[in-house]
Amino acid sequence: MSVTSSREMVQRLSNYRSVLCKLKALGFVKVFSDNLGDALGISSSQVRKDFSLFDLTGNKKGGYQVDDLIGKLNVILGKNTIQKIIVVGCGKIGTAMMNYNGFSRESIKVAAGFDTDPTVINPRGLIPIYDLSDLQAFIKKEQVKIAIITTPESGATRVQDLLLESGIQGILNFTPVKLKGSESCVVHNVNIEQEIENLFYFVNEMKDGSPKNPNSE
Amino acid sequence: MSVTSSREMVQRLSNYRSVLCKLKALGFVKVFSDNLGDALGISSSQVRKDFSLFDLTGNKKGGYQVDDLIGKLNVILGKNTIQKIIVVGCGKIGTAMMNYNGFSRESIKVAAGFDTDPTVINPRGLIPIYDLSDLQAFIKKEQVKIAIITTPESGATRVQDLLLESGIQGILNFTPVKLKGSESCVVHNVNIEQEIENLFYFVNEMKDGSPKNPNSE
DNA sequence: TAGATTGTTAATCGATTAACAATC
DNA sequence: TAGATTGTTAATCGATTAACAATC
Repeated sequence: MSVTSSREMVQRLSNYRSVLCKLKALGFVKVFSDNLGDALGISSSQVRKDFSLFDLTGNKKGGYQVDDLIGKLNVILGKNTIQKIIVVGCGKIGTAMMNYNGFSRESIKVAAGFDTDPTVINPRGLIPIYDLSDLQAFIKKEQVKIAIITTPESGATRVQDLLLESGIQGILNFTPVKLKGSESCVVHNVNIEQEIENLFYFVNEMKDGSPKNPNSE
Repeated sequence: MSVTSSREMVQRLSNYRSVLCKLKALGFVKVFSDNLGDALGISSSQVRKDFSLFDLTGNKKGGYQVDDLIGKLNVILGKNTIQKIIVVGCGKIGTAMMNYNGFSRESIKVAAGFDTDPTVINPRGLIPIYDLSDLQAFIKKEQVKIAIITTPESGATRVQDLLLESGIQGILNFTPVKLKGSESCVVHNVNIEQEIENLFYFVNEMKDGSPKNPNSE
């Protein structure tokens, strides 16, 4: 166990799980590496390789048991317990995150929001919103591991400092500031402007008559 | 010109530009590949390699001219013209996108929003919101190239079909449905649940006593 | 049994890094 | 000139794919 795994690999594990759940809903009991590869647009070799790295075994000739795979992937991805997260910065994007429906389905629960603006603070809401000064105490008391940062750009690094001090281990950062990860904390930066910029690059490149890299995700 | 470029590469070009603008603001006139590498946490070899692929030349011994680099990167990344985009799905996340301040700075302009809910439609707003039935006519008339999809999950594929028919060439998809790109349209999927799931995996892995892959972004 | 599929090893591919000649 | 930095080529690294023996 405990494999050195890249981000792409974990992404694929998530995708396998997602497809398998759909197949299960359709009544599938077993599945072949070929099926999964087709569904995700990757090679069957990759599927088998990934599985073997995580000791997800099948039967020669018989393929893989859907239920069994989902169960094991749930353990690997930690989907069996509810994962608490907090949202720091309750502006438009932050509020959207707090009310995001998709989370519950994936056993993710937003435990609280934090902001500095007194007019948005509301400790009695369905999801309470506290003052930023309560952030560190909350994290420690509730043992929160993961935070989403949706503050204005100017607040990003200060908030990261606060989070690191309180022992947060994972950050999803939506501000345009590129935050750096460390030994004790993984950071994923989602830079929306840059995503758009990136798309425009490929679109313009296509126009030049060189249809390159039409890759997804 | 016209280099085969991966997504990571374009991401780096964006990052170079961003750092260079900051350096310029600090009064830098020239910069070495070493400086840029340090700033972005990559090797100086990589910086020089990237630059040489895009004919961004410097002077042996003298480094690179900041102004010159920014100018050339602006051309490569298409930052000299305002880039029109539209937002399909004006719920919480969609509205946040429409009002996102970061866009103007990057010369990105949201030309319109689209939705099916009559109560949110407002063709006279600062950024007009039209009925989804007006989508295709608008795209053709305004020659929009790029769209953000922020509909509920159930609407994602239908909207993609509409967009492709109208000739959209780039899509930034925030729904949990994984949309596939094609020859004529590049798709970037941002799956928020999956980002969180991914973070939890690494956090749990750390706990296991194997501090792997603490990489950013 | 014959056919099909896994699990794993070897080959390939692409991207990053190291090294160094050119040269300012 | 001596020292430093680019630009490019070669070496390395990691991830993906192909191939195939094992076997159900």
